[in-house]
Amino acid sequence: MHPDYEPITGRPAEIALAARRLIAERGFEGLRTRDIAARVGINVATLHYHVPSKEALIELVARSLRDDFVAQNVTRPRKHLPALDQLRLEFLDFRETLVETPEIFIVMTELTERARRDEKVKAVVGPMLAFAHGELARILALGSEEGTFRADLDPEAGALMIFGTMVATQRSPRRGPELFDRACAELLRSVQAQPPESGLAT
Amino acid sequence: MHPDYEPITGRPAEIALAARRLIAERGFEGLRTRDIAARVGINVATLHYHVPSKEALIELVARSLRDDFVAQNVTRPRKHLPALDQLRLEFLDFRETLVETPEIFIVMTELTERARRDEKVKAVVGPMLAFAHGELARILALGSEEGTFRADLDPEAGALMIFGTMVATQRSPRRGPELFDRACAELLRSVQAQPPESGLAT
DNA sequence: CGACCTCAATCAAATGATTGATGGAGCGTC
DNA sequence: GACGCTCCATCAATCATTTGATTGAGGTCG
Repeated sequence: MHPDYEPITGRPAEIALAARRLIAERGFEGLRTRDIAARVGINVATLHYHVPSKEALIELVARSLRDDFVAQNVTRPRKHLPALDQLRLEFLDFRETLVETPEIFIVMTELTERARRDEKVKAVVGPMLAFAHGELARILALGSEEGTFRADLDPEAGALMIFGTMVATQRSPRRGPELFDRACAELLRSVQAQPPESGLAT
Repeated sequence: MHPDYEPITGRPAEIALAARRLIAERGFEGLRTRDIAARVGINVATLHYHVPSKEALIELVARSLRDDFVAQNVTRPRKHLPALDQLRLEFLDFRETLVETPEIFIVMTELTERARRDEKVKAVVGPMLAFAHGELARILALGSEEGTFRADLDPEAGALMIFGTMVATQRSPRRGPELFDRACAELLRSVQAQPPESGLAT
């Protein structure tokens, strides 16, 4: 039914990895089949043996990225945790990927742009984004129920806000873990319900 | 000193406009000098007469975008308004550009990506982003001072949050004015200080 | 042998850029 | 006004490379 649901292995996986790095370095604009083959250490013809066309190659990259995405989202027995903790864990996940494999975000951004004009890519990228977005919305809705987060929080809009902020920290000229942490802290303050009366200031 | 500070006019302006539309449609990846020339209605050689190389062309596009950006940011006698009103006006500006010339955002995104690898583009795009970011931070800081916005608001992080959210509404699969408005409403709730005690709920 | 994988060589199309020539507007001189 | 001159803008034709893809000939391992 969905043959593309099996994880990518072997040569195709090597090709996808090399392609991802090249995309991160030069964007789709500068992506050349020859360069990919060279980086894998194989002949161009061999590359075409495994991946019929450049279009298919880009789809392969998208699926390879999805593999990573799925891998990170399987082992997470956290739905029973309080919303605040779940949100913090989301931030941690993001932060980890951010410092360990920043290439993933660059490629993801490029793919998201490309999805605008490429249906095949959209079919792979769209559900990923929708899932991430949905998870955030779910956490926010849960937090509102708990009373931890604001009661007037719009889960959908809030999810968009969180996601957008995470991406923006990436794109910012002064990006880096420090800025990311400040943004996360600000997000937490933004969604949390204020403590009834802590101490009266001013 | 800075010859590129004069606004673009004449043929170069026509070329930049055509290029922008093509970039919005196909991205840098699919940008061809021939196509641009054809859309302007001139010969490829004529295009190269006005713009020496493709690299210079992309820089031209960046400067053309900056012209628009500057044009929108000159006539704004609003620094005396309350922070909340200023922020609302920022949202309105964004919304207007969003519905009237959505192409601008697509091209801006592409350029921001490209700025990562192209110093010339970065030199044009960087200051624009910094300015927009700075304006938002200024408004947030003002609002905190006024007491309209939260006292614990981090202006830098908040600006990033607002900017990121605006961009995210663009990229979202269900993008559109309706989602944008919801996001803006959520942002306002996020930064505003809560009214001391409205009426006790629950 | 046959399935799977690899490569050197080559192709055809696409693509950024150049060349050499043409027409016209402005301008001073006769 | 006519002539010659220069600059600007334009174009048809062409070039040199790049680039995605193919071909046909192995090679390895069970």
